[in-house]
Amino acid sequence: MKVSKERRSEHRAAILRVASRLFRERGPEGVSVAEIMQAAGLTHGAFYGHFESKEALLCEVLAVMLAEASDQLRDLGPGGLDDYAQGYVSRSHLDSPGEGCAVAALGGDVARQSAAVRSAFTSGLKMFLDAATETAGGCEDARSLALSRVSQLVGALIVARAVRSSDETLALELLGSITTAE
Amino acid sequence: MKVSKERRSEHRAAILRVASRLFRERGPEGVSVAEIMQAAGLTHGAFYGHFESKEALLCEVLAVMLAEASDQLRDLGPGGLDDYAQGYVSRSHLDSPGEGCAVAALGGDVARQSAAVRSAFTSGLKMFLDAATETAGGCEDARSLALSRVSQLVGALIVARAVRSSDETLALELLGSITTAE
DNA sequence: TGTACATCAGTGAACGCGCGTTCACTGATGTAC
DNA sequence: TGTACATCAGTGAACGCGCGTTCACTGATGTAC
Repeated sequence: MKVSKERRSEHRAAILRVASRLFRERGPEGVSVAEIMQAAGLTHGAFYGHFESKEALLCEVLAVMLAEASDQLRDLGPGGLDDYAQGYVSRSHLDSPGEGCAVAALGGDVARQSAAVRSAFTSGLKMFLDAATETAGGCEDARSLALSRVSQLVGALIVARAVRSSDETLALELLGSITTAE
Repeated sequence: MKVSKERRSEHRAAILRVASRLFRERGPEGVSVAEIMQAAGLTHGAFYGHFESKEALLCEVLAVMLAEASDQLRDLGPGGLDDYAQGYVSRSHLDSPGEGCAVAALGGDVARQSAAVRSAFTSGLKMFLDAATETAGGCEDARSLALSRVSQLVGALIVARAVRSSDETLALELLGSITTAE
């Protein structure tokens, strides 16, 4: 049955919201269109009225997540990258990939996705790295420092999440080594 | 038709070898049992004579790859972690995930795999991190330094591979920022 | 050593299943008068 | 403003497909005599 324009846009926003969480929690191949739609309170058939394909949804989700992360980082102001790093290696970030950094949650999958998805990720990441550079502190090689810092954060979180359920101590040690070093 | 014991063990080794490459290239869900067996020169039905399940194969592949990487790192001797890092951020490692580090290629997938797979990965990673600590150099906080260094390498390679086809310059910049910093 | 036969590695058809996507249909929305 | 009707968002059955896994069968291996 038809639905008001307002409801329709609420539905679209709900799909994006739940997809954003589910993709990060389970990976692009670990979630089905039907699951996303069910979590959004709709049936699977309605999906293609909102998005051209599952792949198109992933592109949009990546773009939104990375834009939001860039804005959040920029809002922290000069030197904010250190604050960001502190939250990044926190216990809650380790435990909640569905609400955390898209790069850590989906970065390993992106290389295997279609060109459209890789392109969307790359555009978003550029924005994020620019924001990281701006908030890295005033030194001349801020860009290089920001890039290596982001690499470190992403790597530590990915590896910590991989070992977390088998060896929580090691997971926390990996995250702890970031703030300790440098 | 039956095959000599020698051939049988050659077949098993071939399955492990091609699975090791294909899993790293395409991820655990991106390769089918039939593809692995075809690449090994067999038909899919023979798979279950060698391994209990696809999951069991992944466990064994992870254990083998991480043990080999640990040995290679240890063979570099004291201070070898720096040599290892140099090869790690190389152009050829960026371009050949199928022959490269298992942590970078599969680390992002491990958290979503079964408990058995996560356990196999964790055991292997512990060995690798011990080897990294031994070769990190003589300072007192060698362990912490080794962990943060490995995180940095893994993160940089994962992100560089994600953006590589859309922005090769950025991929190389990410890898370059590792050797530059610190 | 030579032969008869039990073993068992590999084959390929078949299984149930879940996936992404399509589409005829339903009925509320919102527009034209 | 009230009514008749065209529009179109959502529904759910259906599609083709590829997946992991099973299994009856084949025929070479390797053992017992």
